[in-house]
Amino acid sequence: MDEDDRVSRAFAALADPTRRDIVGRLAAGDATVGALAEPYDISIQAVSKHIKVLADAGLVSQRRDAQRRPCHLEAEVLDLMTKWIERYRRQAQERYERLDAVLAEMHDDERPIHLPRPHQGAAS
Amino acid sequence: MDEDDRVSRAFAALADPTRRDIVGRLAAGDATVGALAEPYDISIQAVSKHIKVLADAGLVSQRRDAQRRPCHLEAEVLDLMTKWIERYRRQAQERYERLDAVLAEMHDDERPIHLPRPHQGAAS
DNA sequence: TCTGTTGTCAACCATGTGGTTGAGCAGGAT
DNA sequence: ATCCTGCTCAACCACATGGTTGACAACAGA
Repeated sequence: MDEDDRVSRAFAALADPTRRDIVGRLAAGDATVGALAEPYDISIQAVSKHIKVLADAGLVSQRRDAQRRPCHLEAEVLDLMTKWIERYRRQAQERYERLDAVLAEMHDDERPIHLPRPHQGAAS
Repeated sequence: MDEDDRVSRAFAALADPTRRDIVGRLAAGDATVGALAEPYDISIQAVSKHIKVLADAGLVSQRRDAQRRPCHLEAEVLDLMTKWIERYRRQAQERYERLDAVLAEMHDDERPIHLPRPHQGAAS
């Protein structure tokens, strides 16, 4: 499974509120499928499927303890996600600050807002 | 739209590789729908729909410039996402470190790995 | 006014997703 | 051996999603 796919699965996994809630509870400590299912009024099979999605995304691992399958939160993928997000957030932020500087520098020039913005050859 | 829903939409939006790529390119600067669509070999309508998803998630805004609809990356929601992730990642991390400390403290005691782990009353 | 450019809307299709119920497996407990 | 518990698998259903094509709205320029 390549990196991009892992990121996709991770974001898709956390797009569901029930799964986010499960992750939140697992952050406080490992728990069995049954214990995790208890607060929701959906079937235990549905919760099992949610956990499978989280596991396939690498966000959760399950060990074996007799009939029980305790779930454990794996934080690594969370790191992957923040790294992805922060990379672009920071880039946008920096660009914004640079723009601010440009605007400040030409504060007495009456150019309209349309800055050059050179983009790869298409359009216009 | 409530907060949880916004987070859901944001994660769902970034679960698609094409949309992540679009966000990545927008981080470098605003761009029109046509310019954004150019590298992909899907229809421009498909790209337009992707942008709509990003806009509904609050990740992108569009202004109007004649026929063109230049897209702009809105970084706030990215912040929301990292906050959500980091909260639980940190919590899991701390728990892990605490567990390490406990294990270190009882290094000459031969207790099995099954720590008490008090969880809300269900199961076992 | 007519034409070309840019983008959205609508309808449709295939596939994926979250839920259900029912069956069944693995492994204590009696 | 038998039963109960904890969980997963399989089949099914309704609906969402990503893609298509075709029509058309908005606007610049001839």
